Parts: sequence; C-alpha cells; structure tokens
Amino acid sequence: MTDITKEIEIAAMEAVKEIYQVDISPGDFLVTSTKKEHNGDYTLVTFAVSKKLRQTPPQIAAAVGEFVQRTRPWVAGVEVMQGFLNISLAPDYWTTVLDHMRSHPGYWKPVQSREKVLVEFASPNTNKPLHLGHIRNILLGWSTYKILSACGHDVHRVQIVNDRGIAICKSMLAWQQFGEGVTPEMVGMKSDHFVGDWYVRFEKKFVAEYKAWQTSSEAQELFENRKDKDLAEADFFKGYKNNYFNTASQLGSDARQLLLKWEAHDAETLELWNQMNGWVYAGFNETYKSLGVEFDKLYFESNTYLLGKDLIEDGVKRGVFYKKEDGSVWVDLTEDGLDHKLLLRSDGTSVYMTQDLGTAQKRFEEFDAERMVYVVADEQNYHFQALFAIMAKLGAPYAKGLYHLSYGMVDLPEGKMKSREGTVIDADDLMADVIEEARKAAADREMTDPEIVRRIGMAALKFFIIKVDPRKRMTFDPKASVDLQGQTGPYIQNAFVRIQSILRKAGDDRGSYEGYVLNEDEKLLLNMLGQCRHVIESAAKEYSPALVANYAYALAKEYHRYYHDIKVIQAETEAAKEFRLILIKLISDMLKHTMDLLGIEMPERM
RNA sequence: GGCUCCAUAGCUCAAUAGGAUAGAGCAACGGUUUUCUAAACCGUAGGUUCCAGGUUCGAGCCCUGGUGGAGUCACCA
Repeated sequence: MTDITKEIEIAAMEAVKEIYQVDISPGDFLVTSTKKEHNGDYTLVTFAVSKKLRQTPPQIAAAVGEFVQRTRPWVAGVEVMQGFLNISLAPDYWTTVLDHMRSHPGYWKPVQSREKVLVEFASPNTNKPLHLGHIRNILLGWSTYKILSACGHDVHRVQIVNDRGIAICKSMLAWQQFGEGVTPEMVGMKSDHFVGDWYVRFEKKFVAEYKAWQTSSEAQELFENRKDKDLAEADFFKGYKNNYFNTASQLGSDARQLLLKWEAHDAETLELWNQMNGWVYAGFNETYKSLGVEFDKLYFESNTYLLGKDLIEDGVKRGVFYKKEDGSVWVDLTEDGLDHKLLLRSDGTSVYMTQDLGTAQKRFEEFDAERMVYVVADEQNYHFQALFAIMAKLGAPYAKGLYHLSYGMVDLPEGKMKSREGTVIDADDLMADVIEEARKAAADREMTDPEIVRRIGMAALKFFIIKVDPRKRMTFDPKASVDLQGQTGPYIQNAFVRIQSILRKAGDDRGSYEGYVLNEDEKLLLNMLGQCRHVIESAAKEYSPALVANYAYALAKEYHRYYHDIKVIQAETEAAKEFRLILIKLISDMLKHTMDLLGIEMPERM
C-alpha cells in the first residue's frame, strides 16, 4: 500500500458502487491531504460526483465515510465537513509507510520511464564573460537535466557556442589594433573578462569615432534630409548608429573585413580568432566549474552555421518551402498563426533559422534522441515557435519532441540590466559576493572552513534564482540574494545540518519502534516525504525546477518546527527515539536529494 | 498596430487538477536560548488576488471585454 491516495479513490469507487449502484472512474473523486486546521490525514472531495449520484455532497461524504470505515482496516476515523470527507488513518498505517521508505531507497523518485533527451543550455557568445542572465539559464538547464534524470531518462547536456560573427571580430580587432600583444596572464586577469574588455574597448572607440563623424558635412547632410523633421539631432544619430557601422565607419569596415577574412579561412585571422576564443573558453570553464555544471557535448556555431541548407533544398523540392524570384527561400507559416519566414538569403547564404534547423537534425541523429529541450530566454519565443512549426512541416520524426523552456529575463530593482550603462551583473563577481557574505556570517559563528562557506554562499544564490517560476520575469535584488535567513538555501541546509548533528550523536544502531503512535507533525512530515515523487513528476512535466525548490523549502520549514518542539535523543520512550531517528534520517536524505536536483550542495556542519 | 506572455500583502515570491478561512520570506513590532548548534522557533500587523462582467455547488486559476507592463514582429543572432 504505497499510494494511499489511490487506495482511497478505489475505496470510494467501491462505496459508490455498493451504495448507489453506479460505476464511476477513479478520477471522478479528488483526494488531497487534509488542511492543517481540520482533523484527518486525507480528504475526499465529493462535489464532482454529486450530480451523477443525485445526492448532496455531504450525503455522499457521509455514506462513503461509513463504508470505508467499515471495510478498510487502515481507516481509523472519518469526519464530514460539507462535501469534504476527512479520513484519519490508523497508527500502524504510518509505521508501515516508514518501513516502506526505509527499505526502498528510491521511493522518492517518480515512476521511471526511459527516453533519450537532450537539454541545451548556457549557449553563450564568446565576446563577453557570463552574466546574471546566464546564471538563470544555466541553473534551469542543469536542474532540468537532474530532474529528468531522476525520472529515469537518459539525458545529455549540450550547448551551442556562438563563437563566430561580428561580435567576436570586434574584440579581435580592438586587441589587434591597440593590444600590443598583451595577454590575460600579463595583466593578471581572468581570460574571458580580458576578452570582454577588448569588446568594450572597441565599443568606446567606435562611439568616439561616431561622435566625431556626426559633425562632418556628410553626417549633417543626412540629418538635414531625415524623413521625420521633428526628430532631434541626438535622437536621429541614436537611431542611425547601426547604419553608420555598416556604411561610413572605418572601425565597422575593419571589423567586417575581419569577418570576411575569417569566412575565407585566412590563416592569420583564424589564429587570432582561436587565441581570443581560447581565452574565453578557459574563463567560461572556470565559471562552469564554480557553478558546478558540466556538459556532454559542445556544438560550435563555426561548425554548424553552414548546416541546414540540404534541409532547405529538400523542402523546396517537396514544395514545403517556396523560392522568390530573387532566389531567396521562404516558408509560409500563416496556417500556424505566424508569418512568412526567410530561410535562405537571395545570395544563397543561411540565416539563424537555417542553422538551427540543421543543428537540430544533426543532434537528433548523433544522439538518436526522442526529445530535446532548449533552455533559451523568452525573447526568442517567436523564433522557437517558427522553428518547431517548420520542423513539423518538414515531417521531422522528432518534431513532437521539441520543447522551448522559455524563461523570463532577470531584472534588477532599478530595472533592466543594460550593458551600455554598465549595470550588467557579472557571474563571477556575483558568486564572489555571495561567498564573501557567507564568510562574514560564518565568522560570527566561528566557522571558517572555506568549502562550507562556499556551499552556503552558492546555496543562497542558486536557491534565490531557482525558487521562482521559470516562465516569470524575476527581480534580482543583490542584497536579498545574499540573505542567509528565511526562505533561502542556507535555511534548508541548516535543517539538514541539524539532523546530521543529531545522527552523529545517536550512532548507527537502530532498534525497534513497534507500537509507536505518531503525533500530528510526524504524520505531516511522513506525508510530505511521500509527496516528493509527485512533485518531481510535476516539475519534469512542467519543466519547473521551482516546484522542487519550494518543496524542499516547505519540508525544511516543517522540520525546523518539529526540531523545536520534539526531542529525539531524549525522547519519552525508546520506541519514539528509534522512530524519530529513522524519520529524520529520511528527511535529511530527502533534503539532500531535492537540493541536488537543483545543483545545490549540502554542508555537514555550519 | 498584429501576435505572445505577465499582473496576488509595502517588497520578493507561493498557492496540487477549479476545492475548505489565498500562504511563506523580507522589512516593522513583541516574545523564546545553562538547548539534539538561534543561519532556528512562536506571536502581532499587513489582501477588493489590476478593473468589469460571465461559467460553476465552488474562481487567484476557466471564458469575454477593458487597463497597465514586458517581449516580439530584420536578407541580425
């Protein structure tokens, strides 16, 4: 009797059959755990079947209550409140549950199913270091991987590295022109930050060049001839910036030149490109390590950006796509509520969509996968809708297995992060900050172990981010994120640590707890442990690690309360002590499991 | 403007599949430690769940309309 909810449903079904001679399906009744303010352990909600049985909900509840009490030995008592039937379970039901959990270490996992799944996350550009937005992405990707694995799936972690294009060329150009051979080692800087600095350097030079150009007669003439005569000069040039980069700018021309040379496989350019990217990867790897994540396979855009053309040609042949007179290829997605989408430029070169189609196919082939999850910010919702629609049109066998885990942007209390205004929070700085904050708090407690301090700081940061529903835009308050009290990662760690401390004192030998009658808190805790598998199942189904985070917090909170009220080692009886030692061991295991699903490590002491 | 998403306590977030009196944390105030370590516990205060209708025994959740905010609508990625 491992799933009591189902048992209750079945009993209720039998009751209805016997009393009303009506067949109903198990799903017709809703079974929930009883609210704290009422007596009972589980509640049967009878409103839904009221019409079918032509009885009022309280009548049904009373009749079913009488039936289960008569026929089910595990029912200790019932209480009817309106249409709710609150059922109290017999004491030995609870000890049976404890026995079961103790002897089935995997009881907390959902029903296992095995599919091959790919999760793509992180996927940075190589011209700048990782920032707060990447952290949300990476934590979501990682915990999605963990959660799906806990469901039994064979999950592979991949990312696509955007290592080519105009952005990295800007960093390259700035370093080439002004760097004089300087390296990260020479200036003692983390190497991805080093490359990021050259990117910023480029932007500064470019802005200066642009400002100077604005006074030229050429620029003034453009301004005079603007379409919207009400537009102020500053606003006009703000909007013209991109145009300038692509036309009159010397730096823009140089950067584009570099990109062309890269595409022509110019040896010197490739060498420079390799060096810059090499620095970036070394830095990224440090950051990934700090975050505790790793990948099975990296895809590089420099290898994939030409993929997908075959798919397009094939699609044209089959009439799924169409070619315009200028040679460009399009797909009509109006049936899917979308627009017409470009797939190949008129000069035959590919666009983002082209390579995404090609990369998806390549990955499904390489991994023989059934599902693929893209962890990408919600600003790309439209792109993925289109991508998936095109896949379906092509009749790709994996089209149904595609999922965009779309998450909201991370805002600061002051508003959006803007690189132009220097308000972007760097990932490495942020981790250093939270760990420093943990160190200060630990110092007050005479705790100096740097590994423990690191775990506490990282738990604070990770939990703060991952407790929020991924789909929602979230506000990141740096002050609140280093908080170590209340609804935080360290709060949960503390519950775990408290248990470890008791277990250390109690030793390993466990005696009998036969005949022990649990109190309400213990029933509740046991109940919560039993809920875990459903929580993980929902988290996997909804792609929401936040559900696991909130579960872990709720369990920790319940335990802290229990800890305060109940003695374990000095328990009233030997049976109580033995029971509780096993119970709290199960709780601490569960806290560890669920936090591990979120990528959060537990300290043994704090 | 079209499409998509969001709106819950002063702030940050919860709320099983539509279920009982919408819950936590922070901030504020008050209390609890010779303790299985207080990164804890208990209490007080804080709500027209954006607005107006509708469906339902029952709506924060579903439907319609509106208001406010975000994203997107490139031969960019």
